[in-house]
Amino acid sequence: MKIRLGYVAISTSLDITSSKTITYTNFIKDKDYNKLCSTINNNLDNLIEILKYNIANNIHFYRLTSKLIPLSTIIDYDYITPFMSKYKIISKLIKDNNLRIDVHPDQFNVLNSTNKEIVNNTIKSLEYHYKILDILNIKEKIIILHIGGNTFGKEKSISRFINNFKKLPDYLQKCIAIENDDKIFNIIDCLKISKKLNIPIVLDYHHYICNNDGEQIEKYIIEIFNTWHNKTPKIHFSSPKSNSKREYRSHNDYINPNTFIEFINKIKHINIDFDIMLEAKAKDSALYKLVSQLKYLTNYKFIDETSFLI
DNA sequence: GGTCGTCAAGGGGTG
DNA sequence: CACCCCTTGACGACC
Repeated sequence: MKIRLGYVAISTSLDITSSKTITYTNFIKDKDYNKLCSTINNNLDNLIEILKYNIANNIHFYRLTSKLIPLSTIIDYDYITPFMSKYKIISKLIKDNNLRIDVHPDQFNVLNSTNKEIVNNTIKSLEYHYKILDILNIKEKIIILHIGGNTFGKEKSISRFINNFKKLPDYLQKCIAIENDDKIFNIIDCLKISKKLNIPIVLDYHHYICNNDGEQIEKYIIEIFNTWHNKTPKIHFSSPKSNSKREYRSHNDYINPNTFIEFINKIKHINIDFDIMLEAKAKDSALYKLVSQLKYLTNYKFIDETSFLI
């Protein structure tokens, strides 16, 4: 089975960012749309550079920053047509090099909130992420979402998620994958929701370690992967910042290779290709470090810099 | 040019 | 009800 590794948003090897922002309070002072435009141009140019770098290093799995377009969910403006030529360049890079691109709106997107306004903001944010995936002509559009808050208890919170999900436009429903979180909704909860909505589950292994009811992941992995049907499943992997109670849930700069190998051993009885997104502060450096450690510690057969067979 | 407080967001916990 | 913390990368005011 083939496993491919990826990283999130920022390359530490490049001194550029595709997440340049303008704060709302600052923008409304003089409503400088030229500044907004030049920030978007900067972010898109830098995204092009990052993708070229990924291609040169055989990194084919990558998560876009949610901050690519500043204020996209706060003010109403056209961030598509004025930048079409850049979107086309990015789209071609993705298509020609078979890059796998996804997005993961942050924890402030709460589809099951009891506050209507927050649900509406979440929908706006989902629409923004969809628009970007769409304009980049990405065929397999994946937006990874957490279940959200726990107000009035788990059962009611899951019901709210399901009800609000069903109200979403069809094109958004088709893109959403759910991820188990580190505090409230574990992999069993996600499977329950996935069965009702027929949507894929992204297993976050670190969250599973933080939040489980004693379920063994080796027994559920096939069920989780089956939620992806004919698509390639995704997994999130990270290591705790430290073993202290306060920092255990936080991400470490790097990936613990022994935990990684342990995880692979737990699930290698299945025979399905999948991708692993490394959520480490050191980004692509963490990826390279892990790969060099795996080459030393295991007999995984590396196909290129970021993918291997077991 | 470097440092440090601030910005955005929603939930959850404490007092 | 008021406050504070979590998280994140970058802004922006200041020296």
